[in-house]
Amino acid sequence: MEKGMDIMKECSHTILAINDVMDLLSGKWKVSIIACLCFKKMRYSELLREVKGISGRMLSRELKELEIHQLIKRVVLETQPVTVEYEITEYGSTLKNLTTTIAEWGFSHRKKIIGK
Amino acid sequence: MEKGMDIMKECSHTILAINDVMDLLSGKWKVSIIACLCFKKMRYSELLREVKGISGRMLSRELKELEIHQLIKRVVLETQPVTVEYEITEYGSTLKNLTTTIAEWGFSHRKKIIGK
DNA sequence: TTGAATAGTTACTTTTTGTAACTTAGTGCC
DNA sequence: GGCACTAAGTTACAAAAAGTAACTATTCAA
Repeated sequence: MEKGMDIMKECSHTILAINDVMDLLSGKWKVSIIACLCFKKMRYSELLREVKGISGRMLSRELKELEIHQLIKRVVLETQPVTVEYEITEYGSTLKNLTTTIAEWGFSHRKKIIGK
Repeated sequence: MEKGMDIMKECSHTILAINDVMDLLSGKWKVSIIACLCFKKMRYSELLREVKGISGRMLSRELKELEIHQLIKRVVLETQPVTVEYEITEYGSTLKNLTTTIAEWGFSHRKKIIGK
């Protein structure tokens, strides 16, 4: 066996795993939405305000995809008028560590760029 | 001050930080490329093989963008014929923890989906 | 001299995002 | 009753990003 064999095998596996995640969280909004819902359940309009820059069109698409993948849950409340709450599922909340890690790098990057 | 104030402030900041990262790592290939180069420096053709599914066009674009953001370095070796090596920069290597976290979630997700 | 590898680029197509206006229903205001 | 506003989306159209596949220039090896 060659020297570089193990590391390249590990690398290939890592890339596969990352690709799986990137497919699930494709697009630049999903991670933000999940991070939001890890804080607390939110309504459509709250998410629209909270996830700065997202449009209604993209928000509703992303929410649908995340729901299909069972990372979030859509709950219709029979209030007058009806309101809709989105909340993270148990499985979705296993992504909390991931979103936190991304956010942390973002914080220190911001400090580095903007100069504290 | 209201109860939800702190959490929503924290949430907003988190979303901002995540958006910064997503802008830098936009597209579904950049994280994989960085993860690869965190293992070892690689040549264009190696990356093409390693990052499964990527096309030459996308690879060269992504590499350019990552270089502009100083996350990777392009090194031309004066071999015959010339070869080009891409390597992670010191700053880029601060993303290692992030790529590892993503890959780890991917591994356990794969286990869950494919059933071990 | 034919073929393969290296490091890309180019032209063209498809998919994804973004923009902005529109929808349907309920509420408060005057 | 009429008007404006919120909620939770949807629709049509335009712009940007990504994918596909073929092509380039150079070099080495059979």
